[in-house]
Parts: sequence; C-alpha cells; structure tokens
Amino acid sequence: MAAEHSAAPAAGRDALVAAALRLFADHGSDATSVRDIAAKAEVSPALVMHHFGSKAGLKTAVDEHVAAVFASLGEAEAVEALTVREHEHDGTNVLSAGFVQLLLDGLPPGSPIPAYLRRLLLEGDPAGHEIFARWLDASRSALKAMEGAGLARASADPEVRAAFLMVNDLAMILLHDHIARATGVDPLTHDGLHRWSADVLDAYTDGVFRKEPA
Amino acid sequence: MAAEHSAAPAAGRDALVAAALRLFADHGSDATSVRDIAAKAEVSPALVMHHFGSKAGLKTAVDEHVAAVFASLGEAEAVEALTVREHEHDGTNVLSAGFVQLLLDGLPPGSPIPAYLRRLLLEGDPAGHEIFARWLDASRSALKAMEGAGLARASADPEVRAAFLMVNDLAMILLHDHIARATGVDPLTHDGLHRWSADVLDAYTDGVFRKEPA
DNA sequence: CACCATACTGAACAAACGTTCAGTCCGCGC
DNA sequence: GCGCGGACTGAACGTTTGTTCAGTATGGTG
Repeated sequence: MAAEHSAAPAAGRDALVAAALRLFADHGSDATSVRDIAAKAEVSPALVMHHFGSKAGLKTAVDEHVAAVFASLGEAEAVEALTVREHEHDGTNVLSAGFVQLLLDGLPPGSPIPAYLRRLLLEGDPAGHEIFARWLDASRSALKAMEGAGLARASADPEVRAAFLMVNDLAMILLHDHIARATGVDPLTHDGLHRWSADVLDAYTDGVFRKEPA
Repeated sequence: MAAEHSAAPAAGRDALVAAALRLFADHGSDATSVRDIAAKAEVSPALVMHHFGSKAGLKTAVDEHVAAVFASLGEAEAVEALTVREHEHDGTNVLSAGFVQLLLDGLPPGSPIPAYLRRLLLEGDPAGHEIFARWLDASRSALKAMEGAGLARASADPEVRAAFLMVNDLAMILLHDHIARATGVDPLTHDGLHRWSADVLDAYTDGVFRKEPA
C-alpha cells in the first residue's frame, strides 16, 4: 500500500516520458491530462512538475526523446533509404519504402512513435517542421544520388519531385489506419508493406498513365 | 448594450456552426472551448446547448455541414476529377489533381474546410473514415474508367494502385503547410498547384525510376 | 389581444484541469 | 551516524471546463 520512496536516479521520470509518449500519440496532448499520465506511470501528478516544471515541459521532453530515437535509427542511413535495392528473399528488385521502411525496421512492433510522428506533423508543432525539413533534405540527396547513378530519370523540377516522393512516403504513415481499414492492406506491417511497395515500385518505374490512348 | 432577442429562424445557430468550423479547423475541437465558439459567434455559450444539446452535438452538426458542402461540390464529378484532361489555358495536358483540384475550385480561398478535413482524417474521427472510404470508391472507379479508355496502364494490384494515387493526392492537403514552408511551393494555391501537378503528371506518365542504370 | 413555441441570455453549478506546497523518504558524502 | 539533496507524495489552490436553469424577448397563430 505504502508508496515506494527511493533516491534511485529518477525511475519515475522515464516512466512519465514513456506514458506521456503513448497517451499523446493515442489521444493527442490536449486530450491527455497530467493525471492520466501520472496514473499510467503509476506515479503522483506532482512528479510531473518536479521533473519537468509543467505539462509543456513534459511535452518538450517527449519531443526530445522521439528526436533521439530517430537519431539512433541512423540518420545517415536515411539518405539511402529511398533507393531501389535488391531484395534478398525473392531476388526481385523492390523499392525500399523510404522512411516507412526505416521506421518499421528500427522500431518495436507496437511502438507509439509512428502515431506520435503523425500528431507532430498534424499539429503544426515546431518539432514536426524540423523533422519534415530534415527528411526532405535526405529525400533530395537520395534523388540526386539516384540520378547520378542512372537509377532515376532527371525531373525538370527536382525540388517538387523530391517533395512529391517524400510526401507520398509520409502519407502512408499518416493515413495507414485509413488505408488498412478501407483496403485491408496495412502498409505498417511487413506483409502489407511488401504488397504496397511492389505496386508503388511498378508505378514509379513503368508509370501510371499513358500519353496516348492505346 | 441590450442583447437582441428575436424569433427569427435561428441566426445564432448558423453563426455557431461557422465559428465552430473555423476554430475546430484551426486549433482542434479539444483545444476549443464552448466559450471561445460562443464569443466568436457573438452569442451566449448557453445557446450551444439550446440548439445542439452539447458540445459534441455541435461537433456532429459541423461534420454534417462539411459533408453537405462536399456533396454540393458535386460528388458525381469526383469520379472524373482524377482523370487527365486538356488544360484550356496553355493547351498542354495536365493532371487534374483529383480531390485537391476539386476543393480548390469549389471552395472560397480562405475556407477552413481543407484544414478541417485534415483534422478529420488524422484524428481518427468516424466522419473521416467515411469520407476516406467514399473517396477511395471514386478513385477506384476513375482508375478503372481510365484503364478502360486506355489512358492508364493496368496495374497487377488495382486495389493498392487506387489507394496509392488517392493517398498521394490527400497527402498534398495533409502536408501542404509543411510543403509550402520547406519548398516554397504551396500546392493549395493556384500557381503552386500548377507547378506541383506538372511534375506529378510527369512522374506518373514517364516514371520516376529506371529499371537499369543508364 | 392572448397565447405559445422558440431564440436567446446571465448567473450559477459540479467536475476536471494545471499547478503549488509542505512534507516524507532514502542513498550518499562527510 | 549525521545531514544534505533529490525523488516523490497527498492535499489543496484557483481557473476553466461543459452544462443547467430560471427567465426575457418576440414573431406567428388562434
């Protein structure tokens, strides 16, 4: 019954960040109360103020945690994440689905981070702007590298082309719930991503539209 | 000073829906209080309960209003909104950018509806699921029609292809703020959409990737 | 003209919110 | 073994939230 008191280095702090990340991702930070977070972390609401000063401070700490996770996923690898590469299992060329592939490979299955990322991008959060800008840089670089290697056609408007490809990639994360519900294919699972990527690669290589009616 | 009382048919009702639509779109419904809405509509907070029973009732009314606007935009035309057609101004073929084009043509410039749509789709709102499913139907139909007319290559996976095209289209709305900020091209303006569509059409017809290094 | 339904308000409500504060517990350096 | 500092709590604070309610004004109908 008695609460455990400890001078151990901030166990509650990590629990709060983890609980807040999950709840913010699932319901949004506005719809999540400090009491909800504290209850999930099995800790007193006042501990939020003790460690972070305010609810907003907790939000900042969560943002920093997420940024650190992205960084640990290997930011440098993101550049090559968009490239087409040989798929080991079946020997066919398959489009590594960019950032989605990166997230899927590097994150545990039930991770709240994709959903949190969705909210960051939706809510006009400065942290979201920063991530978008950094990833767009990676997309630009990857496209340029592929052009150089003769793997991509040069576009007349490289800036738009890089944004187009990256935004399409992000859309899969943002709308994956709708996609899974309406089509039965969930591109955030391994099998779903494989099926999705196959058709995307086909569209990107052989095209979608015809110039002249056949 | 004295408030105007009238038995006129619910002027305050419309004002409330309009104010709520704008505030919900800009800040999210959770972050918008009944008092904020009433203040913007220049009306008493209690009027929300009188007309809609609760804040949630207002939200439902706003959803219905938005659905009605979409319907009035011409749901039937949505089917052909994805098709490639002759552009009158410069005589070139241009991809009518699907739902985005439809919204841009049919809505007044500063309309809160695109932003509201963004929130519907990203917040897991049931109203968002419905819109997504209905539009995906339109996308499927349009793609099939284009295949029939020889304007589109047949995909091995038509279900994924239809979703892919539609999701890419929606991504432009969902991320337009990020796109505009990071690239300087805002695809929700006329000029920005033209530049964006030109490159998208190029990508969709001539492809993005090469099968073999050149 | 009297009546009633309806649009609408101002003051108040309980509940939930973020935050404050005095105080308890305990490992670690002295 | 003493005390300092940091982790942590429980109860309370004032504010804001969604909602209730009694009441006023007014146009349309008998």
